Amino acid sequence: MAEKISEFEQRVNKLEELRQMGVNPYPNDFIATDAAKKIIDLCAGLDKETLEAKNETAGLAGRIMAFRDFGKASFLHIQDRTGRMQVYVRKDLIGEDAYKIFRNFDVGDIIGVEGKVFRTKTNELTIEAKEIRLLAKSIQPLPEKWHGLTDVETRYRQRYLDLITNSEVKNVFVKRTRIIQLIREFLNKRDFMEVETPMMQSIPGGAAARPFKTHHNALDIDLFLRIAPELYLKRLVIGGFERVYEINRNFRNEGISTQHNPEFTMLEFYQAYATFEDLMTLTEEMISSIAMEICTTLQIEYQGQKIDLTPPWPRISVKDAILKYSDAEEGIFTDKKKAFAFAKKLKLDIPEAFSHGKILLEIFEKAAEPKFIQPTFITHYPLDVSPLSRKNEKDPSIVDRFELLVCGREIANAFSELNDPIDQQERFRQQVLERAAGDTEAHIMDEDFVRALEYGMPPTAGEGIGIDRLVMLLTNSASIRDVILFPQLRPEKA
RNA sequence: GAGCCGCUAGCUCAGAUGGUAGAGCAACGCCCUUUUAAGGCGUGGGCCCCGGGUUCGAAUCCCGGGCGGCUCACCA
Repeated sequence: MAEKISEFEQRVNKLEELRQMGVNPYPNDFIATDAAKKIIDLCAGLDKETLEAKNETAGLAGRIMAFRDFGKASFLHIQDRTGRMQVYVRKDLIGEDAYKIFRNFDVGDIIGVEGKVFRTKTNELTIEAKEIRLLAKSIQPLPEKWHGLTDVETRYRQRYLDLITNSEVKNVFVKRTRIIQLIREFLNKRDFMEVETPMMQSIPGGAAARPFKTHHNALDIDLFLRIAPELYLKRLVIGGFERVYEINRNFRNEGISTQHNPEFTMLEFYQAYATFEDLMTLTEEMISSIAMEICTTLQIEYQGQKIDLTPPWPRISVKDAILKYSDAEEGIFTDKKKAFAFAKKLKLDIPEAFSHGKILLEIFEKAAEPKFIQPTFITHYPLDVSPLSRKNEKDPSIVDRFELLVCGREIANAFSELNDPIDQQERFRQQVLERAAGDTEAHIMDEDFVRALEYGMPPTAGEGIGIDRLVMLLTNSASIRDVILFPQLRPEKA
């Protein structure tokens, strides 16, 4: 007999019935002695008869994912953090009263099971329940077993449902965690030290971006969520921590897209007495070794494109890349007017205030950047778009910097650090002028950082790697939201 | 911010040209002790995203709004 009430109400009623039968629907005294994978591994080589003879027992806890009821017996699948296991429940084995209680269990409930491990007719490893207990009643129905949860909005808003239902989603986040672990291992092995620097800064520096603003009441000052840890990490190099890194969140108050989330995870590391060229080699080693571990191959596929991560990766300067992928003439690199005219030809909308270097960068991004599908180091960026980078010894209009591009996207950004305090101060001044001219992303003067440099920073190279984008690449994820557990969305109710 | 697309039962989806809402799974009742998308018989379930408008009549057409996706612009 069906009632004119929702499934939610039906389950709440079951909760009451269970309580009336003397069952606590939310106990916390069950001890799971085993995990699904442990039992699967343990019994891997054992056939039906051998297993029967061993008389192996197991205790498992997990969520009911499937329920097949035969009246006086039932099959369930339960899922724990390690995998799935079938459970066979017989009325004559657990007893009349227990079976009556068991009939109130639903898909989605968390249960504990103890019993003998055996193989069914179809050879599936199964626990024959001697005891079965409710550990947490679920009063919300789970998505359907066959199609699962596909609605993208629900998947992001109720990520727990996505994780319960979609094992491939769970797998992406397992890989994400593993990738970060591997990065730590890689850097620790090379004598880098992990540190934490301020997320709340009074001068948001280290990148060209718009910050989030907040306020500290007791100090009565405005603070900004950091857009990068760079200037603090370099202060630490000055302090004598010659190899430091930080893996943590940056916040940028900008648009949201498949490649941008307002908060995102960044690795930044600094190595004294190294150059940007050393970091290219290090980057090849780090990313290829991680890819090998995560993907078990260096020939990976990203969104239908075949990518070969086998090092070494080609290196090409911004200038050579522009010359190679457009019909630009040499003149644009020395004559701002020519650069401006060429940018117009590429249908780029360049404001008058743009510096020569900025125009060249725009040209590069439009004409050349999308061409670099295979991993490539783009080197020697224009000086005025790199206010924290060291000038090239031979050509002072460019800096010793590289970006790593894969699939036309920036994965890493690195440079030999500017450690001349006078030069740094001048670069900041230039940024301040650009800000005054309307560039809201230009740097703010950081006097304390300049003072720190005045004490002397060893020659150093530093690099930033966008972890989310690296994870996207290595898990073949199309959107950054697929590699961030809780991506930023508008509130459901405005 | 602009353009395109989507929003119908708990989930996955149908609902030409306007006629008052359907399926599968899930749920509920009965049968069933080796099933695995178990099976059989039966039953209930809907603010059709929200608000206006047109019409005798709107899930459907028009206008406005919300949320999401994709593309573009900005960025990492």
